[in-house]
Amino acid sequence: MSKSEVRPLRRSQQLREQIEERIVTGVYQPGTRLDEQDLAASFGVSRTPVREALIQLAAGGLIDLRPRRGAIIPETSAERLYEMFEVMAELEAMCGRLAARRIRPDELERLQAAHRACAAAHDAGDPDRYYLLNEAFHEHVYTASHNGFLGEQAAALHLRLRPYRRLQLRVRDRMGASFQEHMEIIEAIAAGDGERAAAALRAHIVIQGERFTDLVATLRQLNAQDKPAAAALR
Amino acid sequence: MSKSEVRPLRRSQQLREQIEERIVTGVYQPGTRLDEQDLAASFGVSRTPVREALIQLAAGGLIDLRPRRGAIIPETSAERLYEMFEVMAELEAMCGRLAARRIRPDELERLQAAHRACAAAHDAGDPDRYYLLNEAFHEHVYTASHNGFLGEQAAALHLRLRPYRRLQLRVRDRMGASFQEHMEIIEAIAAGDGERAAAALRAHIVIQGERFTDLVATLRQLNAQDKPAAAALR
DNA sequence: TGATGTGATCTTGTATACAATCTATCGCCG
DNA sequence: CGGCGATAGATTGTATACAAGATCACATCA
Repeated sequence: MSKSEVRPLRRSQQLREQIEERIVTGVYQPGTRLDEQDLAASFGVSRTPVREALIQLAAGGLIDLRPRRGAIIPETSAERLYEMFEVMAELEAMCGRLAARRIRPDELERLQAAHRACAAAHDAGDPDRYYLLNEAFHEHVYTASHNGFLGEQAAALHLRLRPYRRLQLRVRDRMGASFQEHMEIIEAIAAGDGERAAAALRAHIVIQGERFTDLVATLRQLNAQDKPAAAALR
Repeated sequence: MSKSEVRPLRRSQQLREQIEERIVTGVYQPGTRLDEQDLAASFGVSRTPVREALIQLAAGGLIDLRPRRGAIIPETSAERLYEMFEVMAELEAMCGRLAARRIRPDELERLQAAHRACAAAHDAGDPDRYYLLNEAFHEHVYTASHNGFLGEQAAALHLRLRPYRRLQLRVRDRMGASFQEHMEIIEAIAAGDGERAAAALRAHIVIQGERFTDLVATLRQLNAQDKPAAAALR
């Protein structure tokens, strides 16, 4: 929203980010058809940059762009969701394995600082704040892997799973459990134990039977009460 | 090139594929600036679909699209290349691990058929044909993982690494070694041994010290004799 | 002689106009 | 009364026009 455009970022880039945000936060629901003209009008630009933004989103898999049929937000099936989490778990595990071997002292320091920040949010019982700081924690692990490409891929998928990840905090005492798991992850990385770090991060991603079922159940609950899902996600 | 357009594929989609092909096969060299007007003229369309194609390529990381500076093909550093292969190895390993547990009899049959086809090309000493069939072999492994999302990610990265993978066959008796490795992969998958399949696939990707150094060396050799690289890659 | 500033030209980014195709409504026929 | 087809409206895809910024060359000055 800040109009301080010191660096003239490409218009379609900004648009992509804004539309992305609305999809990821659930303002635009799955199944919604995004009308180019409406978007153009609502953002005060012509259709051209809107189209370019949509193409970028389609390339990232966030929307489904079928020829002559327009852009629709795909309804992510439970199966598809499971697949994505399965990959996410492995990418995180890989980051952890590499980080345990490659992390620098200053990076470890920053990771621990991020963990302490999470601790504060946890103690304060503030899930929203915890959610935010959790993102930072994971970002630090990605960086510590010292594989830039891997970090980008992990961050991209992380973003795409954001709505579901957030949802997950609604499950009873997920925050506490998550915090415990972070502890284990840090310890493994600090100890330079790659396999243990990988295992800890893999376990940290919600794909194991119960947790994933919880997630899907919560999702169905939200969908059942048709529209409020957007508000609930925000 | 076939004009049998029964299904009206989007124009920018076709363009993306064609430009992608030229990048991946080395017709357009790293460092090249892709001029929108030139591309439009050479494909006989206006700048609009060309731009849309470029945006897609940029989203996939195949080109670098900087605001007001145009599209340039990034010079992939050895470090970056190593990072990408490191991720590729892990994705392949994951496919193998899952495939060992989930492959169906008919899929295993097809995988073995693909392997036999590779054998024929190997015996005939035809690296070009082997290269092509090798792609099919890996595609079968992706499918057998029964994780559609993973399969897509793996295929996308596979495509992006295509030029280098191809280059690698120039190394002495790489084809023979590759073939041996396929054998081991198939055996592990058929035996349902996920960890062994994962290890075999991880080892199959050229990132280990010597092989990777060979690759980079070959690359430098080609770059040294400036332009012929394109021809050599094709 | 080299560096810096200014202007011309070229390229990208955005808007608008037009063409092609898809959807939906209405009417017709069984 | 229901199903099918044609036409009108709307929406996407492509082309073109115009605006804004970047590059490069040239000239001027130290």
